[in-house]
Amino acid sequence: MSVHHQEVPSLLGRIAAAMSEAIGRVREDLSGADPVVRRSEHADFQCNAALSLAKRTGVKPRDLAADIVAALGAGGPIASAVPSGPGFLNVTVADDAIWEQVAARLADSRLGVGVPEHGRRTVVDYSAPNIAKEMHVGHLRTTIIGDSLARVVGFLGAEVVRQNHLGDFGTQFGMLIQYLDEHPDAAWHQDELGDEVSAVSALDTLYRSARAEFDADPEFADRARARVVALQSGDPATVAVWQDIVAESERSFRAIYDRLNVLLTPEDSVGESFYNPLLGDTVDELVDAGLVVESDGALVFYSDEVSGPEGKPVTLMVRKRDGGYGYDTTDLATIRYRIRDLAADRLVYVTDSRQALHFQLVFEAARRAGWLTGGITAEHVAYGTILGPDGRPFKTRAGGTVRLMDLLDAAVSRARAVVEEKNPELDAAELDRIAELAGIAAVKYADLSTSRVKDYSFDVDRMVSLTGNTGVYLQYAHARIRSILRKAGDPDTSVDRTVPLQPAERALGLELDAYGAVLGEVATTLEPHRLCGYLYDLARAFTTFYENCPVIKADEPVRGNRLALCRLTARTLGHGLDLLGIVAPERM
RNA sequence: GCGCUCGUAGCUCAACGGAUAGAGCAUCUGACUACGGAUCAGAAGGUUGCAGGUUCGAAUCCUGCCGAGCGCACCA
Repeated sequence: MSVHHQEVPSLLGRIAAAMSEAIGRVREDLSGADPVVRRSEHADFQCNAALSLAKRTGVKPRDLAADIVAALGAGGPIASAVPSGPGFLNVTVADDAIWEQVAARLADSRLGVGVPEHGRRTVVDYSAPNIAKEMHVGHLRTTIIGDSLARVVGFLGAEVVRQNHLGDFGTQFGMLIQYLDEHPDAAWHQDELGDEVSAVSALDTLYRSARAEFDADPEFADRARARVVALQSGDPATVAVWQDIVAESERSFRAIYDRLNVLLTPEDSVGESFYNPLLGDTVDELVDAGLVVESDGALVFYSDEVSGPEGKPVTLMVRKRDGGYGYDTTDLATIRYRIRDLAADRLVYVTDSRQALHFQLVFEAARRAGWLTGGITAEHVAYGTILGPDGRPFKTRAGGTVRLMDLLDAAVSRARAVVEEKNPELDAAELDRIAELAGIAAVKYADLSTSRVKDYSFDVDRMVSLTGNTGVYLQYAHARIRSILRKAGDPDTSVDRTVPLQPAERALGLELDAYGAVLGEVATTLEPHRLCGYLYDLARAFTTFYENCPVIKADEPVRGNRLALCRLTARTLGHGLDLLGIVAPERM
């Protein structure tokens, strides 16, 4: 693969620039106005500027549109711009301009996509499982969405700092450590457990036993409390066990992350315990700034912006009456750390929508404390709940929490049945490999492809479907194109720009040209479903092209040009899926 | 009580304030000895929850209702 990179400005962008220039020539005071250029059903693109600007100019939209056309400079990608309807400008692009884009993107290692996020240090907080507990369905969305966003903004040039805010601190660990100390024969290290049971699963079970003993045996409860003190005061033996628990838990998480193809590594883990030594300073600073008051023996921050029941302001609990700190304080220390020490320009928190109010308050406090200032932005990337078939939050039949591993197993198992039915020839190893990739893709894509703020139903049968807007369909589309290219001998394609475009080729070429813009939208809105929608549209545009335009059977130079479209489509699909964290195999 | 989010085809979901609100699934009617049929073409399906307002133009913005979900200090 070439390392050559040259950004390729999109046709839409170039047309918008040309329109802007023309508008400025028509009326100098309008220069800088949004030219409102969009893709169009009636032409390649349309410019709606005449309609939106007519009021300001006092000129009829159709006349203004005509003036803009007259002022358009020569050259550039615009072949024609004709007024239509109440004042739209239908823009058609020259065939050779589209081939030019295809060739340029194909020649570029980044598909011609620029780096609009360049240098923007972006902290992405996602996943955040709890130490010594199994990951469950509640961790799926944050992990998948956060990872995709980290990939997209990173590709667009941002300096991404991934942060896995592990739940690794709290009184429950004292109880667990004491229990382990008194039951040295209990197996919980992965090496002792084999492949069937994970360390977190064993620890989860042991924690439950500890809890039961804590409730039943007052003497054990006392020893457990003493162990909490030992942990917090840094008793070496206790801390060593805690670190061991953390390390084993991270191994278990890693098994999930590997399976999900998630980028998180132990280096990204900055858990609650990390902030513990910073809490005092954080609180002092808030006190000095006069942002907290005493209430019922506790220190609280009152919101200026939000009121709760009976008109009282909503609060953050900065320090509890007993002198301890809760998650409000940790999150305050966290945002302060990320701004001051990590020098973040952009803070992204991927958690479910129920925490919206919490983050609104944390951001407000950070602003009033003078941390969150100037160009630094903080965004809560909220997402809805995963629902079961009954429309209620997804639970097991018994009403328990659904383990993430079980959920993935179920999806892979369904994918395996579907693949096997369609392709009985596959040997077992190949079937396993494909089923794993397809099942994981199905789960991830189902999660990423709908607007994240809405709840969605976990429906395995639909998500592994081979038709429709699914991950498996896109994987298949990619594999099929790769197959065509292999069959053609994977030639080094060269594009002949003088070949006239068929309608399906034109539609595909225009779609391919829009990739970078879509990624930009995802980075701005933090909505991965836009990328999914784009990839699906691209796959459909390809299918139409493939139905109507023979590739291998065509004569040169048409054949070479069509192979170029195939190659660029395969690369764009593969690249887009990769930004979703989905693997696109060569064959399926 | 206050606040946040959502309400679009039978179902699952799209749609930077732009022309006739689009896909898929399901349903119905057709096509082919197949460059990977895991296909394609077509039909049918809508008062975008309701009512006002802003705008040349509203699913989108504003207001008020209706409905659903969620949240509102010492758990995270």
